[in-house]
Amino acid sequence: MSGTNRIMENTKKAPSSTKSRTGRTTYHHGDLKAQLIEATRELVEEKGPDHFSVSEACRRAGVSTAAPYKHFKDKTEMLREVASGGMQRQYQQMIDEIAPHPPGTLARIVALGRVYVRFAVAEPGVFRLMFGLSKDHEGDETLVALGHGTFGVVQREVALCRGSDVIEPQDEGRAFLLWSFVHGLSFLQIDGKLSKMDMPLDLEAVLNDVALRVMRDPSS
Amino acid sequence: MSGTNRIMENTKKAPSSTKSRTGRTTYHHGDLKAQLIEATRELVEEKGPDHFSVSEACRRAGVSTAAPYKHFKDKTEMLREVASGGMQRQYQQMIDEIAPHPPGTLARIVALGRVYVRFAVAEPGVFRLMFGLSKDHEGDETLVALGHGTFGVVQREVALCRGSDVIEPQDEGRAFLLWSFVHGLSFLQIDGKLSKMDMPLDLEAVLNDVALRVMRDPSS
DNA sequence: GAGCATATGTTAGATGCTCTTACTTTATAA
DNA sequence: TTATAAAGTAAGAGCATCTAACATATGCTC
Repeated sequence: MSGTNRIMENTKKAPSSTKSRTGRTTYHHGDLKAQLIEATRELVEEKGPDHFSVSEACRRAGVSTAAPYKHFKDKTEMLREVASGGMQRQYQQMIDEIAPHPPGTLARIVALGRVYVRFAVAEPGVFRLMFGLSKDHEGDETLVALGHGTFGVVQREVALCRGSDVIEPQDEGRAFLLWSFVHGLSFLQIDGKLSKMDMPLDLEAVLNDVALRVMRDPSS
Repeated sequence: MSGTNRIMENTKKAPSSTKSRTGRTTYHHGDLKAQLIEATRELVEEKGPDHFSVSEACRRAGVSTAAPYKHFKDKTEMLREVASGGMQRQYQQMIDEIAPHPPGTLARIVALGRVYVRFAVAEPGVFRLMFGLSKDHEGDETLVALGHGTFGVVQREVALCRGSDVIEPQDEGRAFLLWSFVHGLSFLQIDGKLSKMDMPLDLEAVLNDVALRVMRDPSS
C-alpha cells in the first residue's frame, strides 16, 4: 500500500498546499522560488546586501540550505532577482509620479527626482543592491535594459521640458546632471552623512532648486 | 621605509629582521600592523570591500590567520583603518589641488570636484569603503571628524568664491549641492553605469558646468 | 646581565557560511 | 502502473572569522 503515506487528505492532484512560511505539510514547498526571493529582499533590507546569507533565507522559508540551488545558480542570482524587482518598482513609481503633472513642466522633473531619492530611503538595501556592488551582476542584460528604460524616461522628460519630442545631446547632458545629483543625494542620505554633518534636508526645496539650475540655459 | 630604523641600528638585540612580506626568519614580524593595513588596502582594491578576507591578508603578510587579532579588534577595524587612510589622502589631495589657484575663484571649486571624482576612480575600493557600507563604521569618531574636515574645506571655498570669509547657510547649501553631485558622479563612474549608457564623460567640462550652475545666483 | 611582564607570534578548534554530490520523495503523463 | 523529471534532504568539502591556550621575543627593573 504505497500511496497512502502522509498526504491522506490530498486524494486528487492537489499539489503542495501550504503557503505559510513556517509550517509545511508536504514534501514539496509549492512556491519556494518566490518565497526565497521575498526572504532575500527582506534580509537585504534588514542586514544590507553584504550581510545577506542564503542560510538565513532558507531558515525563513523553512527549507534546507541546499534547496535554493534547484532554483538559482548561486547566491548572486538570488540577489540579482531582488535587484531586478527593485528596478521595475522604481520605474513604475516614476511613471506613476509624473502622471499627474502636465507634460513639459519642471514639476515632472522634480517628481522623478523625488521618486529616486524616496525609493533609496524607503528601500536602502535594495537601492544599494541596484547601484552598488556591480561586480556580482555587471553583465546582466536584464538589469542593463531596465536601467536604460528608467534613464530613458528622464531623458524624455528633459527633452519635453525643453519643448521637444526628440532627445538631443543637450538633453542627455542635463539628464545626466540630474541623475548624478539625485544619485549622490540618495547615497549621502542613506549612508547618514547628512545627519552626521548636521544638515537637515528639505527634499522638495532642493529638488526644485536643482531642477531649475539644471534646466536653465547656462549662458544666461 | 620608515619605522624599520631601530631594527638595523640595534646590533645586539637584533629583533625581527625581514621586511619582505614572504620570507620571515624570526618569530616576530616587526611591522605587522602596517603591513596588514597595506595588504587590506590592496585587497579592497582588488576584490572590493565586500570580498576582502582577513585570511588572504594574512597570507600576503606571511602570518597565521590569528595574528591580526593582536592588533585589531576584528575585521571591520582593519577596514576602518583603510577608510581612515583614504579620508586623509583625499583631504591632502584637495589641499594640494586648490593651492595653485587664486582664492575665491571657480577654478578652486572645480579642483575640489576633480579630486573627489579622480580619487574615486583611482581607488574605487577605498572610496566605496569610505562612503559605502556605513554599518561597519558608522559610529567611528575619527572618520566623522575627517569627513567634517574635508567638507569644511568645500564650504570655506564656496564662501570664498562668494567673497566672504565666514560660512553662511547659503554656502552650506551650495557646498551640499556640489558634494551630492560629485558623489553621485563618482559612484556612477566606478559602477560603470556611464559606460553602459554609452555616455562618455568630459570631466573638466562637466565640473565647470556644474560649478557655474551651483555658484550662480538662482534668481537671475 | 637575570628575571619577570608584556607584546606578539603560533596551533587548534568552535562556529557559520556557500555550494556540491548523492540520494529521496513527489508530481506528471504516457 | 510506471518511467521520468522536478524538487526536496542529508552530508560534507572548503573557506571564513574569531577565541583560547601556548610559545617566543622585547623591554624594564634590579
